[in-house]
Amino acid sequence: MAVNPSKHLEVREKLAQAQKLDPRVEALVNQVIARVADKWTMIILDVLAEHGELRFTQLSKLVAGISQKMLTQTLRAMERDGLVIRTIHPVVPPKVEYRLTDLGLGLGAAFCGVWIWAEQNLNAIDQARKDYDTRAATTRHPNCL
Amino acid sequence: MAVNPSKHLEVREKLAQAQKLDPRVEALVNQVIARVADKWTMIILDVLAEHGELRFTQLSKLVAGISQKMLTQTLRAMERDGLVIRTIHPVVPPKVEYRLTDLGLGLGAAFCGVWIWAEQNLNAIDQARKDYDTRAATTRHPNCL
DNA sequence: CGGGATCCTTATGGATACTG
DNA sequence: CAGTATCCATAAGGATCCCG
Repeated sequence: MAVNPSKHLEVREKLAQAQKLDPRVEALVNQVIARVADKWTMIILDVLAEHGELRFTQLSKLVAGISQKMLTQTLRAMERDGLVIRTIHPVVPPKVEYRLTDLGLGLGAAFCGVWIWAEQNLNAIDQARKDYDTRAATTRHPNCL
Repeated sequence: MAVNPSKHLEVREKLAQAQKLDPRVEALVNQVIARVADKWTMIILDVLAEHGELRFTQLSKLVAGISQKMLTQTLRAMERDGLVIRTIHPVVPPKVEYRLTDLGLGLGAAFCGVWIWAEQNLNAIDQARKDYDTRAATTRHPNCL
């Protein structure tokens, strides 16, 4: 857990590569990130990557706390961005299935590193929060020391 | 750009590995993702990864459209999560510097893939949106055909 | 079943003014 | 300089009802 200066440079280099120093590209990338960096978008992306193809109701169950409104809304946005394909089967009762496009699959793969990081650093974050809160509590009354 | 079925499986496998099928871990990861999947958090993360150590005003300029309120708020949250270190130099005028922790650096590296993806697929997303909007416009009046 | 439309509450976030 | 505090507008999002 020691600070490794070369690690900093390594990461900085990677990120510099990622945007190739072009400010216009950077702005566009920021925009895309902002669009895609949505709680529900990422969770839906993950669920679809896991299960392959799902119906609306299946999704609503697998995504846990999502409301039907947000599910519809997010799926529409993802479809518009070319991340998912919406297939309507003209039967009764209606059957609509969602699956990732190659684009969506690629994004899922790209996010893979973040998921792994999140899993591996859950405890570290939890501990950091506790430490922060403790520090905040003690420094709030300096005169008590 | 042809659909490669093995690609699907590959991604699914990676994502399955990432959460090891434990539902509790999955829920926690979702929570972390939701916390970290914030527009400003990711952009600040990126800027700090690029520049190493920055003062408040420098950050506010580099992050572009951010308000001072959101900058403070996001930096505090990131500090609490153990992603950044806030160093206060007891001088006048005040000087406060922010830099990423190892944890933050790790997250930056994990997000690297997403940045690259975003950059590489900007045009694809743009095109997908245009297509979607065109389709929506034409299918809105089926009787015109 | 898969949503669309509506209402209503809460959260987000910008602008401004003030402070150590 | 680096914030905090406050006000206020808008957007996000949940609950509910309804329809093909």
